Amino acid sequence: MAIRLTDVANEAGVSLATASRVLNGSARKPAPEISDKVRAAAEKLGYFPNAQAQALARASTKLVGLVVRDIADPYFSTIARGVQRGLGDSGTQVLLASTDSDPTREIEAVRAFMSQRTDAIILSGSRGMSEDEQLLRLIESYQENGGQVVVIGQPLATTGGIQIDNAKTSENLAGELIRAGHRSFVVLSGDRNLLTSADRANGFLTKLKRTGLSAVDVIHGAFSREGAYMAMSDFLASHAAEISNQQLCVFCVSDVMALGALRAIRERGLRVPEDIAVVGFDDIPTLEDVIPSISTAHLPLEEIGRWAGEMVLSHGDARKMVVTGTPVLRESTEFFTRLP
Amino acid sequence: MAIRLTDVANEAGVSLATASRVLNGSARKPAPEISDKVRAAAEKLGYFPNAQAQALARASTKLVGLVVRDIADPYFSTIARGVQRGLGDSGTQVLLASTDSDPTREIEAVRAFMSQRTDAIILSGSRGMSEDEQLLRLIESYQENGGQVVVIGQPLATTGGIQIDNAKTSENLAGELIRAGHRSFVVLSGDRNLLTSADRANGFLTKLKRTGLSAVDVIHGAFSREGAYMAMSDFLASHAAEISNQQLCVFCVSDVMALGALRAIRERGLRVPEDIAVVGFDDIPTLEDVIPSISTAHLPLEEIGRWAGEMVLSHGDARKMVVTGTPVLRESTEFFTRLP
DNA sequence: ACTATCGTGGAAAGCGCATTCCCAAATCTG
DNA sequence: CAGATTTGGGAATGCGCTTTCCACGATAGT
Repeated sequence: MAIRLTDVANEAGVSLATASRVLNGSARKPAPEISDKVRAAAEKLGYFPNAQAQALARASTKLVGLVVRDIADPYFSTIARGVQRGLGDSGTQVLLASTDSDPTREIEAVRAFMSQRTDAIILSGSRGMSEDEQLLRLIESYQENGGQVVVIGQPLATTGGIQIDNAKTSENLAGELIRAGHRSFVVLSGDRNLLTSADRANGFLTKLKRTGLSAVDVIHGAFSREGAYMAMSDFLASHAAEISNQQLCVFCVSDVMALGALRAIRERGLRVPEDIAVVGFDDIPTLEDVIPSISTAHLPLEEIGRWAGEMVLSHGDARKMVVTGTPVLRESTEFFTRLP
Repeated sequence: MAIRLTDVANEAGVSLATASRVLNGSARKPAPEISDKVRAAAEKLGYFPNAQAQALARASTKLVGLVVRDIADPYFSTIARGVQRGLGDSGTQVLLASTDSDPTREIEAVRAFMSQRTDAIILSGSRGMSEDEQLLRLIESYQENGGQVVVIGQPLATTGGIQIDNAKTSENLAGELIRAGHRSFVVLSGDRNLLTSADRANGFLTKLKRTGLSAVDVIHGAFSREGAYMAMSDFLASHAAEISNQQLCVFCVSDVMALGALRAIRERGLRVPEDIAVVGFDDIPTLEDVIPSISTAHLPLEEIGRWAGEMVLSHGDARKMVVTGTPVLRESTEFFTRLP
């Protein structure tokens, strides 16, 4: 059906081997005269190398798998863009998989990527991991077969990646908030078994404790806008007293959750930050358009993705790097003293 | 290196053919007893079919290419999520390419997908197209070789896809705004050669003309948040008079642009909608978190993506469908009469 | 009872390409 | 100028798998 290299070789009157050498970066360069003939034939026939066949003959696919929790989430889509940028014009293609936070689907995605023999897998939206024996084994066997694994978040023992120091970042963030005057905190955390979520919440609490404070409450919701909205609504409904007494500061373990919480707060007729302050985590681009501007811990999301992409290209040195977020206090946490 | 089907066959004491028949959906089902033996061997060895080899031997890759302008743009990332949902658990993998609005990169992406022998290509962020001879030819040759093309936006003559009736949607939107009381409009359009942008702007203007109105001004900026921000800033600086005389209504050809415009307006110290009203187009999820709520034309973005995915699966009937957006007036276009 | 049919597993032929190996011609060396 | 060496094209092999095509034994038909 499609034009094969053989066809091109015939058309050019050379052998298959020569055609291959001309059209694909081989070490051996045929004579210019012959090369031109081959290239002309390829052009004329509209030849496209069959990537599958090439992958089979060589032993590399120029494919990298990217698994995220939800590609429509700005956090992940920004990282995804970074990955693409990092891969640049290396000719490497990105295979995308969304897991919807479902561990099963995550495993399926990795299996699929292993089947595709991707040169690397970038794991971005992973959960606890350390617990997930099955995934761990899968990854090990992938690595044994020469696959590279880059984890964004909490790199595994055996993998390289970009570690985000969630705990420390949260501590710093808490520190800044305290310095700004806040004393009454509520932590809005995500799923308990999501390591990212837990680390952020714990880091925050650690700092509070170390300063002699403690959280008014720690509440849990799904690690999503909706989850936060519901959790926050519940909280507001049952804690009217605390809220009218003091300016509470709600730390949400992600910006997306902060936005959900914000909505709940507004629906309740409360003002941010006058009645209740809100902080997020990640600094997703979406925040640019939200009023009041949301305080958060800035993570260089796109860069992180780019680094991951570059790591994949520099095949081999599976370095680890650590990123610590930067607290950014904006309008949503302006401190107001309550009159007694 | 990796376990091959041959290894599994040996381990199970059967032939390669039998192993293949057991492990991959063949028409012929070997005896249960033998099947179990093979499956056990595969499990024991940790066998993964080599997708490249399979693709070569069969003539299908179970791969679909998705090309978008920018995966970090909520418009595209929402569609991308839809596509994944539409593909469901069909085992089809998505190959992602971002073009950054560069026609060259778009062509490269399509070439890459052709090389990968993707079963289908979903073109989402395309531009004029009709003009781009090169892309057009590429696509035709892809189709001749059995590739399926689904275009989101403005389907080509030869392709199926989901057409978004931008013009009509804009007309309806303009109608609603007029009904709400607005009379002074400014159209903030994107790149002139972007069909989507032009259609939306023209549809809007058509409706105005048909109602006996005309736009105060039509301005152009890059089809992005930044582009709109700059264009709007310029406009505000040079049209102070018009603005203080009446409540202008700025129609932006996309929500993303509307957000950029909104920022420019706010930086100028103007209020929305009291001083100036703003309308977008698309109804991206981001709008949920913006205050004031932004009026727009709602497009079922995720559904559109899902339909595209489903079209790919139902290989063959390259249907076309037409989607017309629904005007949604929210706070950003509340009408205020100016005292004389 | 003997042939026609079916069901099953195995051998072998590709799928499209990269690459090793071989050989002829060209270039170099002294 | 003869022999040693390099250069460059072509034939052939194999990557891992699917899929005819065969051969063989079992079953059915008359």
